[in-house]
Formats: sequence, C-alpha cells, structure tokens
Amino acid sequence: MSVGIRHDDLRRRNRAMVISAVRRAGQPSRTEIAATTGLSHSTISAISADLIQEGILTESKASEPTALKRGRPQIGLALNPEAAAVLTVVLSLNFLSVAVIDYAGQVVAEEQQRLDTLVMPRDELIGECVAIVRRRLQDPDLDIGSVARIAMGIQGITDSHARAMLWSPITPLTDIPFADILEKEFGISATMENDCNMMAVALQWRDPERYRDDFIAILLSHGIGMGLVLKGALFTGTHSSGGEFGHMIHRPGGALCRCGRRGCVEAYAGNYAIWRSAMKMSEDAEPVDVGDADMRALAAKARERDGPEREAYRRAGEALGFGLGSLFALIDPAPVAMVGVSAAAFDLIEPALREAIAQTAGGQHSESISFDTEPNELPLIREGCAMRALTFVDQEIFAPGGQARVGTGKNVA
Amino acid sequence: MSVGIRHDDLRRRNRAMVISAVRRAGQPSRTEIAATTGLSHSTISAISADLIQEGILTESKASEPTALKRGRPQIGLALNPEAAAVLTVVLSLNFLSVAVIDYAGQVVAEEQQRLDTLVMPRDELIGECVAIVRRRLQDPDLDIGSVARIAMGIQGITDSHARAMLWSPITPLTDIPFADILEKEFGISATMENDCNMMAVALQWRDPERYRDDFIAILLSHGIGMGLVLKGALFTGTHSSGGEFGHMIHRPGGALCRCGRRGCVEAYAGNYAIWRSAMKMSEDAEPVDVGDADMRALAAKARERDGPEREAYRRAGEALGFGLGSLFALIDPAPVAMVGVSAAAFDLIEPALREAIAQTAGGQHSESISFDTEPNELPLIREGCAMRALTFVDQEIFAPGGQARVGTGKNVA
DNA sequence: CACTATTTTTTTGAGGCTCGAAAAAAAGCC
DNA sequence: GGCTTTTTTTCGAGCCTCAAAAAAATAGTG
Repeated sequence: MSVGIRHDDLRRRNRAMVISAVRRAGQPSRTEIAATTGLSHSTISAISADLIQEGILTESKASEPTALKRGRPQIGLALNPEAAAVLTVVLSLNFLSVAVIDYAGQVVAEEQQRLDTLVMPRDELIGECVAIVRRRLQDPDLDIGSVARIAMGIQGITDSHARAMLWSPITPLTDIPFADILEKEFGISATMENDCNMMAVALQWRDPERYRDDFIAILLSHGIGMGLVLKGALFTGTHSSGGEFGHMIHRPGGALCRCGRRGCVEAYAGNYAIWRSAMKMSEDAEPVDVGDADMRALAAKARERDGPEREAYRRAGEALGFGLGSLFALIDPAPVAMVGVSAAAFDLIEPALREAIAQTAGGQHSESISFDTEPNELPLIREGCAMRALTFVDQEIFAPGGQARVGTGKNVA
Repeated sequence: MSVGIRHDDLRRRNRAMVISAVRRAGQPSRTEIAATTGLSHSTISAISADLIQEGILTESKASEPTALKRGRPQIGLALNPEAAAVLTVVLSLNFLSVAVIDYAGQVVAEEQQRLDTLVMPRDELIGECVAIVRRRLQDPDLDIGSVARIAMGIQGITDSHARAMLWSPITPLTDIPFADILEKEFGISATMENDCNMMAVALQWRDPERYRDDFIAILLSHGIGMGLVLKGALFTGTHSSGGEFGHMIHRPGGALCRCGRRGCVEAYAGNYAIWRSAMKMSEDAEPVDVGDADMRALAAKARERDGPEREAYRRAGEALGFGLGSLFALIDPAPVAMVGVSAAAFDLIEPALREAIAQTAGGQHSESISFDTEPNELPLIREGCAMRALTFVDQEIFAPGGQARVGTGKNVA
C-alpha cells in the first residue's frame, strides 16, 4: 500500500503495458499502442524495439489488406509464439486434462485422461497429475526450457495466493499444495486456481464487450460455483478463493447440502438437489452424483410436462434468484453468465429466478439484468488458466525489474 | 487499466506517498519515511524539502524526549495544520452537524442542529444544509480560502462516484445531488459519502492494528447498514455505495422491511423490527421509528427476564448470523465492528448470532470471529468524512500533476 | 515516372527523477 | 576538544520519457 515507485519500476511497468496492449489487441501498430496507453510515440518505439530484439514481439508485416490508406503503412506488432509456452492442467470430476499453449495463445498439444477422483488415495491423485504433466513436457516437439508457467484449475476452494487446493467436491482429500508440488517436481513456477475464477477470466478475454468491468460467472453443475469480476479485477476472498455463492444461505435450516450444512443455495440448485427434488426424495437425502446425460433427460422431461421435474427446476430458480438478490444487494446488479450442464436448462430456471430476484432489493431493475448461457465449462476453465499463465509471463517474466522490494513493505501479492 | 505511467507521474506519486506516510505515522523522521516507503534517503530529502517549502509539512523539532540516542537527532516531520482545512457535514435522522477540521486533523469549529428530516420538503432540506455550511464558512476565524474540500455523510444509498444521495431512510426524498449542490454554492469540491463506509474509514484510522486490510463495520440502528474494507480498500458497489447488508434476504417472503420488500435481514434486526417483535406485533406491521431511549429500555427489560423482548433480540441475532454467514461465504470471515444503539445490546444478540453463523459455510471457524462494539455512530461518521476529505487533499491537491490524461485512454475511474 | 501529400516510425537532444556515495550536520561520549 | 554515531543534504551518474525533427514508406497526380 505505502511503497514508493522506484525509477526503474517505470520502464518495467510501461513494458508490461505494451505487452498487454499487444495481447489484448492482436496486431496493433505502434501508433495504436501509443494511443491506448497514452505514452508517447518515442517511448513506444523504444520499448517495442527492445521487445523485438529480445524475441518477445515480432513485426507481422504481411497482415491485413491494410485498407489501402495514404502514408506509410502501419506495421503490426504481434506476440512471438516461440517466446515462451505455458501449461494448463484442469482437474475435474473423474477427468484430467493438460494442454501446452504457445506464447501467442495457441494450443500446441493436449492430452486427456479419465480417473476416479472420488476414490483415489492422495499419492495416486498427485501422482497422476504429475505423470501427465511429465509426459507432455517430454514431448520431443516441445522445448522444455520455454515452458515458463503452469496453471492448474480445480473445482473447489483454493487459497487466496493460488497455491493449494483446500477443499474440493471431486475428492475427499483436502489441503493439497498442488502449486508447490508441481514447482518442486518440474522447477517451473505454478499456480492452483479456482475453476469458476478461471471461467470468469476466460469470459473477459472471449467477450470483452459484454464481460469487462463487472460481471458474474455462475457454474450450474453438480455444485454451484461463482467467479466474480468487480471493477475489472477478479474478486477473491481474503483467505480463500472466495465467492462461494453456492453456500450462501437460502433457507436457514433447510435442505441438506453436500457441504454438510443446511439451506445453502446449492442444496436447492445443484444437480443433485434438482434430481432429489424431481425424484420426490427427502430434502435430507444424502447428495448423489448425477450424470450429465441424466440431467439432460430430466430437463427434457420437465419441458414435456408440468410435474415434479418442472417444479424442481422452479425451486432451483427460486434459490438462485434469492441468492443473486442478496449478492446484488452487496455489489449492485451485473451481467451474469450461466455455465455448465444445467445452464442448458436455463429456460426452465429463468422464470422463477426472475420472479425471486424481483422480490429483492438487488433486483430493482430485474428486467434489465441479462443472462447468458454456456453449457460447457471445461473449455472455459482451460482458456482461463491459459490466459492467467500467459499474463503472468507477460508481467513477471518479460517485464521484470520490480523484484520484490527486499527492504520493507513488500508482500505485493 | 491500460494506461502507461508518465515520467511526471512518478514524482507526484512519491510526493503523495510521503504525505501519506506522515499522516499515518504522526511525526516520522525522514529516515523512518525512507524505511516505510522503500525510497532512498536522497529522494525523501528532496521531496520533503519541497513540501516544507510549500508549507504542507513542518519540522517539529521540539518534540519528544527523543530517547537520548547518540548521533544526529531525528527531526520529526508533521503536517502543517494551516496548510488547508476541510469541512464535514453529517446528516442523520432529525440531526445535522458540521465541523471544520484543520489539515492536521484537529476539529477547529463545529455546529449542530435539530431538524425534521422526515417531513421537510426538498428545498428546505437542501437549504438548511447549505445554510449551516455557509455560517461555518463565514466564521471570521476561518480563512475561507483554505477550505479545500467538503465531505458530507448520510445514512442511505449514495452513488458509486460519491456525488449524490440516491435513497435514504431519513427522508422520503430521493436523488439529491448534494455534492454538486455544495460545489456550485461554495466553489469548493465536495463528495457525498455513505455513513457506514465512513464508519469503516474511521475505524481504519482509529485502530489500524485491528482494522487494517479486511474488516466489516455494521450499523445496528433503525436500519442495518454496512461498510466493508477488503484488501485495505473500501468496497463499493458497481453503481451505488453498495454493501447493502441489511437487504440481503434472510427469509424469502418473510417479515416486512422498511424498504417495502420482505424477508430482508433488516426486517428482523433493525430497531423497528426488534421493537415489533418484542411488542408481539405482526411481521406485516408497518415499520415505526423507535427512539434510542426506548431501545435501551427494551434491552434492559430483555436482560431482566426471559420474555418476548429477549426473543426479539434472539431473532435479530439469528438474522444477522445467517446474513454474516452468507457474506462470509463470499469474502471469508473478517473482524466485525458493531456500531449504533443496538450494539449496546450486543450481549443479547451475540449468542443467537454465533449459533446461526456456526450453521453456515462462512462460519467454519466461528469461535475465532471477533466482534467489537461501539454504541455511538455519529463521531465515527464525522471522523471518517474528515479523513476522507483530508486524504483527498493529500493526494489530489498537494500531489497533483496526474491531471486526467487528456489524450486518449482516460476513463481511469 | 517524378513529385507531392500523408502517415508512421525512428532519431536526437533536453529535462527530470531517483539512486548511491560522499560530505555535512548535529548530537553524545570520554 | 576530539572521537563516534546517526541523520540529513549534496552531487554526479544513469535512466526514462517527451517533443520536435528527421527518415521511411506509400498513395495520389499530372
């Protein structure tokens, strides 16, 4: 908070700014960069010359049809794909996937694998993750030295420093310091990210028009998760990844949640909760895993006739609506992206959701709150992990110099 | 987000850093400032020489007994009280108070006044606020030219730019642009702040040990309000002052809230709600104003015997507990300060609150969550307004130069 | 095809800022 | 009074950004 700016930080920050402008814009010319950053042409010229010389950027002359204007044509700057690579690891229920991504953001290799996360012992789970990463790193096509960062994403709660998985619904194991494990094993800096946070990061890159400064990504799957971006920055808890929207209280003392408590939003809106309700089982019934196919069949049945299935989705919508209402009371309304298998059934959820939200203070202009849906969360999570790792490389590896101030007030996060 | 750092910004930021270090530490020496900011001695020396020359800081030689050490004695730097002044205006239910505060933070004049906020027409309410400010500014002891900022605080919702009151429980009027009104009237820059946010700001200055990076200030009064500090910064909504904890949903479709909706936390924990419940009135009964004396009497009776009064406080505690549980699910647990007349009855509220919070995901370590109480909110609100105004002067008036980049990529918020 | 207009990029010199090292200042200690 | 210790100031070096000028690269024009 109260640490001064050193003279050498200046160049570092402006380097980072230029790299970030190129990553965001694709192939901007120097003039464009000068415009978006507010720096002078001479500064941009000097910095980009450095970056090209170091192999971080390249001039991409032969680009577009340049809209034949008069004057010296602009030279597009692009990220050099070979400047570095990052590796993403996504661990979800019974499924592990890894991808290698070049510096320009293109996937260059990937591998997927099924495994029984729910019953695997600790050593084995860790071992499988390490093994799949090792296989990718041993790929002869890959220059292992260029892999600069590993970002791992997992469903569940991670710590606020993105180092460890604290708790996850996909395994009974807790407190696995995946980031440290991967770093020690491969000597490559790593992070352990929360799945919904990565969804939010990915949405921000995919559609910056709609998802820019303030928005919410909600995962409607077995459990209910949330990634929240406020004022352009990812929101996290003070100690954990935070944003446990699914465990806000919908009805005190109500239905049994997978977390062992009662009345959470998830206990009404998670897949298992919708299933339980549709099957007319007790609210105290132990949560069970429901496959995606079963959920799709359930949604189909609910669309077909007005029965307990439709009522189950209605109740899910109500829980989500009141939960969002409470959330909006705190942060004001914002666009929402519904992600996951039950997002495909959002037509069944939306009416009750809107009705509930309209009864809350946060829903004052509930008609204007817009929802978008995306049934497949895995690609989003991987994309988010990739962008997270790449922007880390941009800022901390290719624009260094602000080495954690040794003197005093460091902990800059 | 993506705006470069200009060369001249550097000095401006480091100037601001030095001023802020002095305001925080009281009478630090140049060496201490160098240590806390991480800047070199030469830089601190140069900047503080400028600031002294400009009359912003003063050397306070004849200070402490300096613990007679060897070596050249440290020279304490202090804020020059005459460098500027700020004015605070706090408007609460039937009460208006104004204070003039010097640059070092000392109150140099104040004035208070009763008025019927609930029934005053718009012109009159605005007129009274303007009039009391004018009287203070006309004080012959005050150099009007030195008044650099006005900070007004009000109970209710303000916009996120701190310009206008959007809605307030103390008046049926809405959307009063107080900041603009005061600026036009007096030609002094002004803001319109939310009362609970100012409470939080004040706590951060009063007790930085306890209230530093993450904490919550909750106003237990007629209504329920909240000020939230996360990662050291005041949290606000995306469009309004946000943090409307009192209007999170406790029981969907439940008791009637003053906001016209049902089941809000406030409808169980606001003074009127506790009163309604203790008097065994219907949950649909229209909220009424209850005086502080009546509330104290109610609390006394609740302590005396186990009757409907005690039950009313229990229900308030339950609502607050589940609300906090939901909040903690989002941001993780943090220290809480309970402020306002019902904070004096926190002994009656706490047991049920802790019981409720323990049933939520956010309350996993509920024993370790600590509560502090402060029955009187008005001094806190004034203090917060004063510090807000003073730090604005510190940063924007005495460390300028970063004038809203004219060129292009502005909208820096 | 030479020449002009236009736009982008690079070069150059000036001015500022911070830093480290050395010097100066201001005490206590013997 | 001289010596030690600690704080503060001074000074030159090294960077960084900026504005202005120069260079580069193309389209239009007769």
